[in-house]
Amino acid sequence: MLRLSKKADYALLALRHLAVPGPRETVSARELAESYDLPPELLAKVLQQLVRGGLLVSVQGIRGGYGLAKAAAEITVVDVIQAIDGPMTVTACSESDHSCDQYTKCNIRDPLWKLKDRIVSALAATTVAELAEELVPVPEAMPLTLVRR
Amino acid sequence: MLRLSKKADYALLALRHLAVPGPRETVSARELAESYDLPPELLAKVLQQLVRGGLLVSVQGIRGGYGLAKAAAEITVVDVIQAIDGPMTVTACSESDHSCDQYTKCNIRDPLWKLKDRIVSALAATTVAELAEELVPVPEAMPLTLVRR
DNA sequence: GTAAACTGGACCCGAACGGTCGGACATAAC
DNA sequence: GTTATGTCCGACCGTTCGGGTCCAGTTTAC
Repeated sequence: MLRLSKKADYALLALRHLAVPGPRETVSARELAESYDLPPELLAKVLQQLVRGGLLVSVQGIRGGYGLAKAAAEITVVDVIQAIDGPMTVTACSESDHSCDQYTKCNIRDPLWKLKDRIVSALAATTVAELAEELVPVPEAMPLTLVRR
Repeated sequence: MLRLSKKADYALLALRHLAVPGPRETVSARELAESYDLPPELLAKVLQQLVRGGLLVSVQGIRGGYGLAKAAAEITVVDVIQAIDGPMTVTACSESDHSCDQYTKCNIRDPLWKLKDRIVSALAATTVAELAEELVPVPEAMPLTLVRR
């Protein structure tokens, strides 16, 4: 359905939070999880993947946490998605991977690859800094009230 | 991973085939399945969904089959995806459906919705007719060697 | 009447995603 | 230096859902 995964959602959420200047430079995984009401361990995993992808830096120890590895304007949405879900592929087969059974008979590869490129361009044109420009404030010490959606 | 479903792939494949002028006006599901080496029953279901979506017309009976319901230039890639997988949504929640637990705290909805619009535009700008313009011929004699079945 | 085609429903299976657990490690207090 | 604490890190598990199958019913040409 062309939907991005929840992990990618969480990643964007966290990066957006870190892009907004706050009191401290690093934010712990638990803080982030509590701020947005996300499963802490899963978010932690996502953050680790972002570190491996070079988008975040982690600080261990008792005052540790995560911070942006580079300027928010340098991080695009494609970077995030690829760090989480691997290379962006709209179709099962790509230029480098022909692993679909209908490869020889497929008649729509080339146009779909062009479409993919256009989608990637759209995603690459949006940076985390732009996400942070939105008016929505970061949820501060919002007490866990009854958030009945 | 932002990938389109296999059913959508099959749908595009079939529509592309039907968009290319052939000897007959209607093509049976089995013919299509054999031409592209697809599971016949699944393809049949996909074709039925396309009929329900108004993209194909079906002819019952022993000489029956499927044909385009309108000109290939009038059918866009979004139409196909939506006929198969339902409304296009990049995020779990949309303007009309707030069913995600973090709705109130989410800070990236609006920018992501804008992104979705850009993607949809890209998909809407490509028609089945354009897919059919590609040089790849419809498979019939299979010049390429062994065909694993 | 029979064969060939579409229609529609129920059903199964496996991979991938969301989610969870225990251990390793670095910092800070004493 | 030792301990305690709070963090990151990697392996593990359950569940959902898309892909795929089967079958009974209906329609139409020959």
